[in-house]
Parts: sequence; C-alpha cells; structure tokens
Amino acid sequence: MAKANDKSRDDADLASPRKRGGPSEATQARRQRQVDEKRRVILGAALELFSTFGFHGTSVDQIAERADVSKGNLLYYFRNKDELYASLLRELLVVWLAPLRAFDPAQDPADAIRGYIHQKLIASRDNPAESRLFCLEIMQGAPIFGDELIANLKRLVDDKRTVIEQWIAQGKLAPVTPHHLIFFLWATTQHYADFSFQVEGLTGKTLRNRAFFAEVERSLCDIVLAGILPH
Amino acid sequence: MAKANDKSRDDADLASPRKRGGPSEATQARRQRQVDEKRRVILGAALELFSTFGFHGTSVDQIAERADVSKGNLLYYFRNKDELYASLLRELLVVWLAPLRAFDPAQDPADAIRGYIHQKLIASRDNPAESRLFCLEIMQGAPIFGDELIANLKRLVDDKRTVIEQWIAQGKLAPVTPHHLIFFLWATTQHYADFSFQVEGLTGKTLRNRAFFAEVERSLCDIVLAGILPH
DNA sequence: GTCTATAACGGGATAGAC
DNA sequence: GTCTATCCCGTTATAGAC
Repeated sequence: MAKANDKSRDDADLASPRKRGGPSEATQARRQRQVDEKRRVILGAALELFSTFGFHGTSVDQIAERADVSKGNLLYYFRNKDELYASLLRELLVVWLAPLRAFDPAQDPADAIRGYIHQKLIASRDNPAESRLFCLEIMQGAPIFGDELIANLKRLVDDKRTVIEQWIAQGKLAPVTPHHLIFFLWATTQHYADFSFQVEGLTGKTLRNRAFFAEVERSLCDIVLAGILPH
Repeated sequence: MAKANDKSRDDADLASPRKRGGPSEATQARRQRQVDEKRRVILGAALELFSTFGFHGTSVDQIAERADVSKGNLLYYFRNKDELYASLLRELLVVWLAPLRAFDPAQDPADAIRGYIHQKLIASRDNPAESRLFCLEIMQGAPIFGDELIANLKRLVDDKRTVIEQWIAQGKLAPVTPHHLIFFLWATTQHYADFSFQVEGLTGKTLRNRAFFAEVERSLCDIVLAGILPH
C-alpha cells in the first residue's frame, strides 16, 4: 500500500500548483483520504472483473466503467494495467493468507483445524473473488506477481510445517505429511469459492445458504479430523 | 468429433475439384486421415496454450506457430477461435470424466475410492493441461462451453449420487453427503494438477517423482477412507 | 484531477494468389 | 489445401485542453 501510493503522491506534488506555504496539513490529509478512497473503488472493480474474466479477458475500460471513472482518470491512479493488477494482488495477499497464519503450536490441533476450516469457508462465502483471483494467478504460473507470491507462500508454509511437525511429535496428530495436510485444507475449502458456479449448478445451493454452509463445514471437519487425529 | 468434422468435410467437397467419378475411396480415406491428424496437432497445441494462458491470453497466431501451421491454414480447419476452443473441450470432456464414471454400486466403496484417487492422480500427472483447462472454464462460469458442460456434469453426478446413497444404505459407508464427498475427491486430486506450479514451488517436487506420487496417494487415501468408512 | 481525442499496436478474420 | 497480404476492430497508453 505504502509503495503503491508513492506514485500518486509524487504526481500530486507535481500536478497541484501550491501557493507559497502550501495547503494546510488538514487539507492535505483530506485529499489523501479522497485519493485512497478512489483507489479503493477502482481496486474493488478490478477485483470483480479480473477474478471472473482473467487479466487478459478484462479491459481497462470495463474496470473504469464499473468503478464509475473515465479510463484516463483510472490511468492517473495506476500507471498501467499491470501495476493495477499487481497492486490488487499485493493488497489482498495478507488477508488471503490470514487463516493459515493463525495456526499455533500451543493450540489443540483439532481446534486449530476446525477454526481454519471455519475461517476459510467464511472467506469463500464472503470474498470468493479474492480466492478466484489467486487461483487464476497461481494456475497460470504467477506470470505477473510471480516470485513475490511464491516467496510469501513459502515462508508461511515452512513456518506452519514446523507447527504441524510439533503436533505430531507431541502425539496430538497422526503422522501425516505436513505439506499434504496443508494442500488438502486449501483445496477442499477453496473449492467452494473457486468452483461456486459448478457447485451451484450441481446442488442448486451456495455457501450463502445457512444450512448448506453448515453441511459443508460438518462434512469437511468430519472427514479431515477422522483421518488425522491419532488412531 | 463427428460434428466437428462435418465442416472440414463440407469444405473439402467444395475446395477440391473432382474429375468425373471422383477420387477412389482409398484416396478419400487417406485424405481424411491427414485432415484428422492435422486437427489433432492443432488441438494439442491449443490445449497447451489455452490451459496455461487462458482463452483471452492466447492468440490464434501462437497456436498456429506451436502447431507449425500458418494462421490462415489453421482457420481453414477451424472456422474461428471460439469453435477451436469448444471443439477442444468437447473432445476432452469424456476422458476427463472417466474416473468418476467407473463408480459402481457392486464395488466395495473403499476399493472404488482408492481406484478413483489412483486414476485421477495419474491423469493429473500425465495430463495436467486438461485439468487446468476445465478448471479455468468452470471457474469463469463456463462462458463458452457453458450449458453443455454443466448438463453433462449434472447427469453424471446425479447418477453417482445414487451409487453413494446405496453404499450408505448397505452400511458400507458412513452417512456422508454424496455431493460433498464428490467435491472432496475432485478438489484434492485436481489440486496437484491445477496448482502444480505452487506445489512444485513449495515442495520442490511434482507427481512425476515416484516417491512423491506415492506419498500423495497414500495421504489422500488415508485421510479420506478413515473419514468415511463406517465407524 | 478529470476529461476527450488520438496515437500506436496487436489480434481475429477474410480475400485471393498459388 | 496452403500461404501472404490486408482489413478492421478493440485495446492500451499518452497528449493536451479544461
């Protein structure tokens, strides 16, 4: 966020001719808030479109229209389409990885996993677009955001691998391969976001349906926990 | 395939001026084989590119280059880009759904599920591009192949739902929700194809590594079977 | 900061020679 | 059947008025 804003701030310095002494700090802060708000709106529109139609399937014009700004104006806030896309991914990465980050060796593994599934299903229900965006990006080999994404993932996963290993050493978990357990949790929970179109087509329901949400959560917890708690 | 070929055959009739009586049946058959072969090469190139870069991220030019034909020539075999894409999906649908189709009420459910996981992992190892192609298509709401794809899926899934229900009625399976079991198997096995880039980035291995393949298979079977066999 | 106009480019599809 | 040349459109990005 900080980095992404550097540019707009630089441009603003050039573009708005100041009287001697410049505007008050309050005025500057207000302007900055308006700038941030507009960036937020544009990023929101970009998220919806990129996650549905992909990077190449979405035009800057479409994003501008959805965000209710002109294309020229959009390209004042983001240097080009690539930067808009990268900003979007960078901003969402932290929140997208949050549920896994919560894993802690002090927790009971069953609680931790139940909690993870719950959090991830809520995210899949409320923010399916984010999930789809990362799905698309990773599936295509992360061509744009690339190394940054994988490097972040790797740091987190290495960290959580040791947590799972501790649980196993303490006899609290069956000897599963940590990587596969993590992939397993990712795959099953994200499925309901990434393939919501298919899930809805086949079952007629989405995670927004209370009963369906509970059913998914129970099914996943039952299967996973039965398979990984010490026998 | 039959439908897709109608057009080329029509065009061939128009394009190649025949002497009275026309070419021998043997000659016609040979030509047809060459036509089929060329279509196959083009479809193969299209599969690799579409599954990696998506429909909009791939140009007809790139496909032509990879298939070693000119763009003009490619568009002689496929009316346009959309038709090429739809032909590809239609042709792969049957083989892609084959592993699930094998589910049979006479089988032991543990055997059936072990067999499914094995088949699907082999497919994920040997034909990851097909898996990614369907993943992309379904994730984007199946805009092009659309209703045809969902209709096919629905027929198959409804069929297998009753198989699973029978297993449960016979006490051979814990009372799982059939849909969720199916989603579960899809999600976990396809993960290794669709996210192979991520899997490799994090573990340093792919399904082509013998030991890794066995590890994945064992992990999946252990977890799933422990969770769904009658307790 | 915001808009319109337009330059510059790439892609899909067709025409027509061979 | 195959190729090259070309048309035409949509798209990105910039220039410049306000």
